[in-house]
Amino acid sequence: MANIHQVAKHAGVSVATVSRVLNGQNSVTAKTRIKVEDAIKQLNYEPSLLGRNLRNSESRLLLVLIPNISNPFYSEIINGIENTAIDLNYNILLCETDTNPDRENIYFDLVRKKMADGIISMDPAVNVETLTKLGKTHAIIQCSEYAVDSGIPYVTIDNLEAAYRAVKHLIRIGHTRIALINSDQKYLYARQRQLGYQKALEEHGLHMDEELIFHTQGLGFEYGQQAMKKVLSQKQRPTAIFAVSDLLAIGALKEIHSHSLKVPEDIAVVGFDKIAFSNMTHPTLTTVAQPMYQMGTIAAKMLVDKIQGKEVESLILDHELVIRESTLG
Amino acid sequence: MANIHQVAKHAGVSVATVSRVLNGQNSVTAKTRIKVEDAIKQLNYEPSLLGRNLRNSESRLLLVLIPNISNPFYSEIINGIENTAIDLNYNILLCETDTNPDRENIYFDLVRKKMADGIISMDPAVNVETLTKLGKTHAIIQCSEYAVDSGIPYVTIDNLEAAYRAVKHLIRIGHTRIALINSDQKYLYARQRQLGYQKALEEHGLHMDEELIFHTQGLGFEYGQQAMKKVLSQKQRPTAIFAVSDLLAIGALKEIHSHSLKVPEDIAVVGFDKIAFSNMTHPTLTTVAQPMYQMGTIAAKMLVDKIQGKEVESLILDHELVIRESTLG
DNA sequence: TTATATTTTGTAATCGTTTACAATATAAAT
DNA sequence: ATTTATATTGTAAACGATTACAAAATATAA
Repeated sequence: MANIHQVAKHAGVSVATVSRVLNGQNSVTAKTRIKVEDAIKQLNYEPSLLGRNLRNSESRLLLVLIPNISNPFYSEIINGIENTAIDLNYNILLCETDTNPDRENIYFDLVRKKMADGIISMDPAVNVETLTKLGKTHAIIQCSEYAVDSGIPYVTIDNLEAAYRAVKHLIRIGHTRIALINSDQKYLYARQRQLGYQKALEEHGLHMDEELIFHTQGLGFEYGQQAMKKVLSQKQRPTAIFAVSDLLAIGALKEIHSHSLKVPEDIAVVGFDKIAFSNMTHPTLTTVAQPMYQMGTIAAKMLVDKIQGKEVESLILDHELVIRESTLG
Repeated sequence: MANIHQVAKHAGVSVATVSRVLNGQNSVTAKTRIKVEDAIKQLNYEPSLLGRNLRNSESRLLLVLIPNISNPFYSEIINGIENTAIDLNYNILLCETDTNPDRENIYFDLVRKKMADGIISMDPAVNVETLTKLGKTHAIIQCSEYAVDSGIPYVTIDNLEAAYRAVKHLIRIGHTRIALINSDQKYLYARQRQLGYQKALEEHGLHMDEELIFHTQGLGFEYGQQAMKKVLSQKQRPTAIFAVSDLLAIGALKEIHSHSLKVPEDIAVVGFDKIAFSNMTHPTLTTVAQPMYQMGTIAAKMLVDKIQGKEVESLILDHELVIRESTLG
């Protein structure tokens, strides 16, 4: 493989001139530019990003931290991140933590060691202390889940309000006994959504029954099934379910079906996220739409701004309740 | 940020010695090692991968090329790739082509320009000519979809046999009028699966009705719905569907439901891939399980071998027909 | 103790760029 | 034609590591 020196020699110019041609600087005569371009073509030269990046002290890589790539919620955000990154001439390093602190540390090292210029963290289980410390010296953005006091800018939605509206919808169509399938309260979003649930109940003078609140170990389908099993074993069955993720809701749906109950006739179900699957189930799922793609584009934009030393402001995006078959009638 | 020279000065040794400590070489006295380690700690030094990678002429990055991250089929493969990559001290650059040739070229440039050490291509729409040419000078592995004559090693399953078994299963449980929902024949896997479909029919003396073969523009849910709409508009309705992806099958399922038909009583459905979601539908989906995670680990292993100059052999992995509710009874 | 073998350390080149700054070539002004 | 201003090119020093090879320090043998 040819390097810039060989190109320079072949074209009869200096490396500086080759570099200028490479970077499209205009202080090069048409004649020499052509000489250089010819040499590049003849030698099949490709400039090495390793050399360039070292010299420029940048990697042009954005580290994207997610708990699990199989969760479709993240897929759509990543979509947005990647498209924006490409436009800004960056690429993304995808990093799955699997909620494993060792993994997390490997990835943080990438930015400490200059192999990534910044981080978009979407892992709710991230070690906030480490993240906060790293945020003092490196560009970091939190996306979706965040830690308020970390001083790290974030982009997210108003989880409390979103949950509030979802539950209010259930109340409006006549439900009074509404179960909550929530994940672990150690996550901020879980606490916020639970507060929204409570606010809606209180506002309508409904008693909040602790027996109707279920906590899962995760956001996946199987946890939804498990939780729903418990729900259905209650003496006085609720008539509606609010689950904090679509996958939980879909698991609940499945469990309800297997008890030969009907949705929404016997039990209404509301999910959260509006992942693509939420429209593929039978019945289709009422859910809170998060602007995932947009969240991704904004997070990427914020991160690049941060990398370039600009000030960036945290942002709370709009959500929307999408009413579909699972709460109809 | 400190660099190796400052550490050396602070520790009163040469940069070579610092480097030796960094790389765990044993030719360093315990006393000096401690001096160096202290200096590293005091200066908060982190070795720059930019410098190291340039010197070593490697990036330790694997480029993973997929059409679309939102397809869960790829998520599980990526899982396998990433876990293996980490173990081998590599990281993955995730690249979505969106079946856009410009995108593809941006990504290929990353490897041409040394920012990635190799490629795992999973994009069926990849430009085979470009890939073949690039494969002559760079480490590339094809995963799942492949081009036989590219000379590029691949890991995949026997698509013909898998489709053959799926259709044979439908025949065994009594179906004679079986529709095929296939994607575009320009893809090798689509041709192979269609051959398997034909083989099963022929073997059982069933007439292959061209009217029962439907081609879609993609593998997603909505294409399954569309195709199923056409299927159901036929005068003589088929009693079973074989779709070449789970998402297509799930789209078909949805459309069947919306016509108030029952699966499997009125129409049986078989999908392909065994994505996680295939178990969440109602009814659960009979499907061909591809060993996606394993395919990922193997592809990653092959790629790293290739990067290290070893010979690698293409591999065809086992598949398995998973019979579930959508073909029961 | 001295000569020799072995281990530990240091010097300096190298990986492949970019870019101040200096030097040269060209254009404009007198 | 000479001076001055401007545009183009070249030289060499970074960026931050690794590693032959040389040199120095230590261990072993006589």
